[in-house]
Amino acid sequence: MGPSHAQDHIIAERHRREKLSQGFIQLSAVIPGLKKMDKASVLGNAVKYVKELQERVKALEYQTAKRTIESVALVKKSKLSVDDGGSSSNKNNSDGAENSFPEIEARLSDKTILVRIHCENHKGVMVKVLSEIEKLHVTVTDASIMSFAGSTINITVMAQASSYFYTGQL
Amino acid sequence: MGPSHAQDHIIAERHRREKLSQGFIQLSAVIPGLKKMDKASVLGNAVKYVKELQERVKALEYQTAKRTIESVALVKKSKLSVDDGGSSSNKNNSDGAENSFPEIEARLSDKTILVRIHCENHKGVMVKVLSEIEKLHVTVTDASIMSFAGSTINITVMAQASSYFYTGQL
DNA sequence: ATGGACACGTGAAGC
DNA sequence: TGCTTCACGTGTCCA
Repeated sequence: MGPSHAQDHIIAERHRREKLSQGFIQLSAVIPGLKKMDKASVLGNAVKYVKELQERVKALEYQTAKRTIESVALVKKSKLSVDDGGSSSNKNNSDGAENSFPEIEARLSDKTILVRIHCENHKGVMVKVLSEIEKLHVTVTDASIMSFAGSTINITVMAQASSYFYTGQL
Repeated sequence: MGPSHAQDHIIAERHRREKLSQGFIQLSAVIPGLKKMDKASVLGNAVKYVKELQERVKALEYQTAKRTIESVALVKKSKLSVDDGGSSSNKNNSDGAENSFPEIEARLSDKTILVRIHCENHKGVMVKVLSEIEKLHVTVTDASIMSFAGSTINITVMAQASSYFYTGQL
């Protein structure tokens, strides 16, 4: 048994070490904010960073999915709006903001509905709004109303949707 | 020099090896679809997987940002109210890894300010918002915060402006 | 036998 | 000064 084999073993092990040393370098290169260049620290921070990325991806995917539904809700908003367009007539209204109300915005995520209404402060608007919302067979979980500039109010309503909201069937 | 130091050295090195061996195990645990459990393969696949996640996050962030802009555009398009002085405040964060824009809407009537913010639900956002508003030397008269879809919150703040808000002079 | 992968003990270098 | 981290050579196991 010549010593050639032993030397080959040494060289092979040297190659292996060099290879995974470069692996550590490449790994530490893709991890941002790396203070310690320790091998153990690199591995630990790599695990932490991968978990963060996975969580972030999951959150972003969830968000994008919900955003799509929200967009649909936003489009549906024009159907709920009393008036749209009409930019030809009221251009020179210095008194302002009389005919543009009510301004309604709806967001939908899963079964949670967020409705924001900015309109004139008339008597019974809150009751009217809540009764309209009740017709949708949703459960109002939170609602706030703020008087703004005396003549207008800002209503924010949070509600939980039932299956009727989607199917229209009781 | 007793042999205790030499033995301690051996033990220490043993601990170190065990530590980073567990590091390899933990790392390989968070990497899906791992065929080879080689140390070198773990490192290589970790690098590849991290790059994939980073690319995916970047794409998703771009998508969400685009969706957000589209949503805001939709809202602005359907909005007929008097819009004056759209202010967008973007603070410079040291981390620089911030994403997805908050949706900020401000209304001003005489000395009454109505601010509505729809953003991600991070810890301390309410405090941040209120501190930022306080810097404007306004008096917050009413504020409501609603958690929506778990990941986002809807903040509505009503405040009274002081002369500093207009003149910048105390 | 042959090559690849691993853990071990050991000497050296950096705070 | 010790404590830590690293690379090295070596023995061993497995396909």
